[in-house]
Amino acid sequence: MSPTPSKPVTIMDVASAAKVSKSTVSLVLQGSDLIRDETAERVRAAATRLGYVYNRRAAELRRKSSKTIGVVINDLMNPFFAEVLVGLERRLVDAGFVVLMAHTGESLERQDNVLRTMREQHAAGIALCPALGTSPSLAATVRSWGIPLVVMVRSLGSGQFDYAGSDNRLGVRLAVEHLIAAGHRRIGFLGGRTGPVLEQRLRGYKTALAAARIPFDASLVRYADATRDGGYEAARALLDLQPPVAAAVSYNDLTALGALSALGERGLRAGVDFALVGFDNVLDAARSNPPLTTIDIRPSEVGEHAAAILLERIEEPEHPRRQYLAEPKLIVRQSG
Amino acid sequence: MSPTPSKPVTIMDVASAAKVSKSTVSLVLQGSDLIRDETAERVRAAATRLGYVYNRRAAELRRKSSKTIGVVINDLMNPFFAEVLVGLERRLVDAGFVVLMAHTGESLERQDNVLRTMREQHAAGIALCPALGTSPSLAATVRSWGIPLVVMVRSLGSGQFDYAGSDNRLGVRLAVEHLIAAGHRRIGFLGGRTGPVLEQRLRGYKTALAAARIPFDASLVRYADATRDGGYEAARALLDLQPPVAAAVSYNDLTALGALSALGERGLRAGVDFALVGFDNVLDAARSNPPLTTIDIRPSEVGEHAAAILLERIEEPEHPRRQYLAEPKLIVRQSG
DNA sequence: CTGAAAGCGCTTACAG
DNA sequence: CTGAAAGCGCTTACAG
Repeated sequence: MSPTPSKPVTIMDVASAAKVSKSTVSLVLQGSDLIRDETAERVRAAATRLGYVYNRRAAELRRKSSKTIGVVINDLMNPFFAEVLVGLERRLVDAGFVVLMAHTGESLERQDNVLRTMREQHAAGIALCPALGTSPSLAATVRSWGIPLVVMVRSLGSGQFDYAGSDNRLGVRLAVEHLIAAGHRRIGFLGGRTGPVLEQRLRGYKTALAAARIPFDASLVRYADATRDGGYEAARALLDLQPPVAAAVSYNDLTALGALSALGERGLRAGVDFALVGFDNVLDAARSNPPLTTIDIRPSEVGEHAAAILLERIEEPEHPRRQYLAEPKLIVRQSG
Repeated sequence: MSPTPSKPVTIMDVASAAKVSKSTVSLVLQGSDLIRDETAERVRAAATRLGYVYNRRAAELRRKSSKTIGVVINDLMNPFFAEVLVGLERRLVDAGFVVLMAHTGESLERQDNVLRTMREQHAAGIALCPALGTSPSLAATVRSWGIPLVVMVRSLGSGQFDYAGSDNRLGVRLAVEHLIAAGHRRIGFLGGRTGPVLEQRLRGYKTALAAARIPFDASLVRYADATRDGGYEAARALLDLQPPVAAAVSYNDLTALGALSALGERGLRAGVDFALVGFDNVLDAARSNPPLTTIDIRPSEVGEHAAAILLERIEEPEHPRRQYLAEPKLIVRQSG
């Protein structure tokens, strides 16, 4: 209505327009059934006529509550995290919350800052994908603030806190077993440089090897950034090895996609000259060239479960620790 | 300190601990130089000792200001938008703002809801990537709320509002000219189904064709969702044409990536059997199989400029309309 | 330089 | 069923 809302209308304005007290307006706005229908209707009419807009922050200040959830993501450039975020956001919005989103880009300093800001903003809860190198004590710190917390993807320390992630060890084990079943014995591991996820996936790799009585060969593990470039470099390094290696599991789909690029560059076809399996099953994996065999952990479900766990924690602060561990499933496509 | 902060400490507590009035505490917290150093120090010491945490929302209510920016993204599954978001968020956070993020997934209903919520949350500004099918009047509606707005990527209507995007027409023209220069005359257009971006890119396609006196052939335009799957389907349809087509521009990198998958499936090598050029230059494009020739519009810079424009609008509400149009650059890689 | 007072826009007992 | 009053945690003139 008003092109320049110079004087924002408050419940006081609505009250006088509807000839009731502001308490009555407040009650109507909250859908209370304490107010006679006729009165409520008059109030609502006045509100829309005046172009009233509810000031949620004022209400929250008074009520000492908050419908804001802080979400901190470490790497949105990785489609895996984007998918997690989408699942998380959807669930949170559906539950009537609003998402305060922050991206750390793996910067611990940024992470500290955004966490502090979320605290000042009175977040009702925080969902955190910790940046690499995050101190395990961070979770305890956030909890000491009195803010419900769910850690996502990268577990922090000894697992005393709510967590949503995947069974990384089992996942990679499935991947390696698949390769072994196809007759491979020299199997590379591509990408990843540090962090709990890498440790878990590497453990799965070693476990599967050991179960097949294949000796662990450290030169087959090519550490690299968990990016496309990292996967590309790792794959090139692996391909330079003698005797040649013809199979690898990848730290994640992103590095696998980079590896696919390296394979193509050398004229090698994944799935015929080289067997490659990824991890995550991001959307990209189904339409890569060639489509990627991978371990499916349904990324968006990880986000949805994180949201559900956080919401439950907000409801019942004293409930024992909850955890969601996505069950990994092998998806066989063309690459390996 | 306190494991369960039962009674949140306020400036009143700090004030009495430091034996000053709460006004003084407030001033110190704001870094005012009206307060003697010694006093300020005493206040700060008391604040940290008591574990005081600033309640920004209370301050904003009183001050009638807000450091919150609403960001609505239509499709985070497209890495292009993820990159835009990262650039935008970085810039906003650096300027001391906090990001209220919402994902619409192209749902107009969700978009209406989140916009309304952001208004109730008193957002200081809104950055909007409109969902497909958004009414051009939406921008005017948001502005009528008195909230600064910047539209991103998909322009809305006649361009009366602040906008950050790219020169889509020129971009595709460059792509098509590149293909024509390589000797191609039958050039497909892959993916996209509707929306302003498609219109602009299609216009660039037709312009380039016309300039080279190549008649427009509607059967070479394969509409499809702007996803990997869409690109895959579009490419298959194009490849089924007779006489065969050996070149195409793609609606965006995402559809191009899907097309690469379709090509591979038929044993065709992009860059030798078929020339393909994408649009956006997302991170993926540099490490696809093969690396994608594309039109670079530096996605994260689009986000950064959107943030800058919005911040400027917040500073100077009456300033004439601002616009950022990324200048497209052809990046020649292996695919075409 | 610092304090007392009013007020941001709401909610919530408490009366009636 | 509805109104008057207090208060959420801050900031900001206004005195002194």
